[in-house]
Amino acid sequence: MRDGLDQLLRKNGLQVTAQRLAILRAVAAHPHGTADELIEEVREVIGSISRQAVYDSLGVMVEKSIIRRIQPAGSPARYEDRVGDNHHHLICRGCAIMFDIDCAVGETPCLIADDDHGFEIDEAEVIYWGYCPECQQAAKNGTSRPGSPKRSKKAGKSGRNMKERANRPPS
Amino acid sequence: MRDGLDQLLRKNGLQVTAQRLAILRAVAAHPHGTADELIEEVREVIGSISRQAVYDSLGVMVEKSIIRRIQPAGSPARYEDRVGDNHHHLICRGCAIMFDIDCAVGETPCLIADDDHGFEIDEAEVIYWGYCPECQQAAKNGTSRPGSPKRSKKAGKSGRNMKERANRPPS
DNA sequence: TCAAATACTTGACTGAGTCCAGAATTCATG
DNA sequence: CATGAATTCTGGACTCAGTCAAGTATTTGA
Repeated sequence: MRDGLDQLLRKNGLQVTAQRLAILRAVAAHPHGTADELIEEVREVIGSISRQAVYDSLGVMVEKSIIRRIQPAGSPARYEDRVGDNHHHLICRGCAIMFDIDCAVGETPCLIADDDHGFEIDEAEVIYWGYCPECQQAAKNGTSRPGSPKRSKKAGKSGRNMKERANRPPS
Repeated sequence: MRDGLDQLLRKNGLQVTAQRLAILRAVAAHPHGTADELIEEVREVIGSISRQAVYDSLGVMVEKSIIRRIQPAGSPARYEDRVGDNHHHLICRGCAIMFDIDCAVGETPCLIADDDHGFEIDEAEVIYWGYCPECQQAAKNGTSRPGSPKRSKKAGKSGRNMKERANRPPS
């Protein structure tokens, strides 16, 4: 369990606390987890922690770019520890499962906009929306596979209906 | 005031009501408006409308692709009537002002992801984040210009702090 | 004109996230 | 190893965007 996480925190001018280490580990172990999922995860390890502490820690860590926050439409914020490589995300409209994908175009080309309106652009956030193979299948034969949002006639494009189990451990 | 909005609704199988027309006009007149802003706008015109009606109408219109919903991180959903041209958005981290920008790469190339995990991708959502000229200026001389989020030491990357006046009518 | 289908209203409710003030830790010093 | 200032954590109330549900009103097609 001796990882360099404490260094990482210290290096960024943050105090090292059991809570923060646990949060950091939870993020690593649980990519694309929501704050609530992380709270649970941390509680299993640490015993107990307040919601506020988790939000605070996640907040400062995002600010220091130790972790990254993703906030897809219709879903609570998610956190991941893959930072600095400008990768993007692929999300299923059906079951909200989420994958990392590398930038389609190359290195960090995404930062070039046609007309930047004088902005100093520091990030291009790209989210691909679609249906995962399983949800495509399910749609074909009318099966609504478990964990897929109810109440959506056709697409479920919107709303608060993407929260069930959006995080099976990836691939 | 005779615009083709009623046709537009009818064509999409939606009933034509005063509320919907007003909402549609509000969206057109107020691009990138939040639901709350639109409610206000509509009330000024129509007299009164329920929140629910606005959410409902916006919902079906999004479903029919009459309008488009954008949900940038840390901001409530915004709506615009520019649909079908796959344009993207440029948002200031400082004051949350938002511009349309055309796709940097071409036609709808954004839909091609490197490894699509078998997904059937139907949309690529691209948001450029940065600082607008005014906020850059303000940062330089320590001025926090009106309408910029408080309580953010450096970036204000997160949180519910992007809500003040995110919508001066664009250019 | 009339009934079925669709839309609107009111009001309570949820879930994610924030604010606040006091208590507890951490860590740089002496 | 004390110690105290700075930082972090706790618990609880609160806010905001959005949803649910049930009853009423409007639209529309026959």
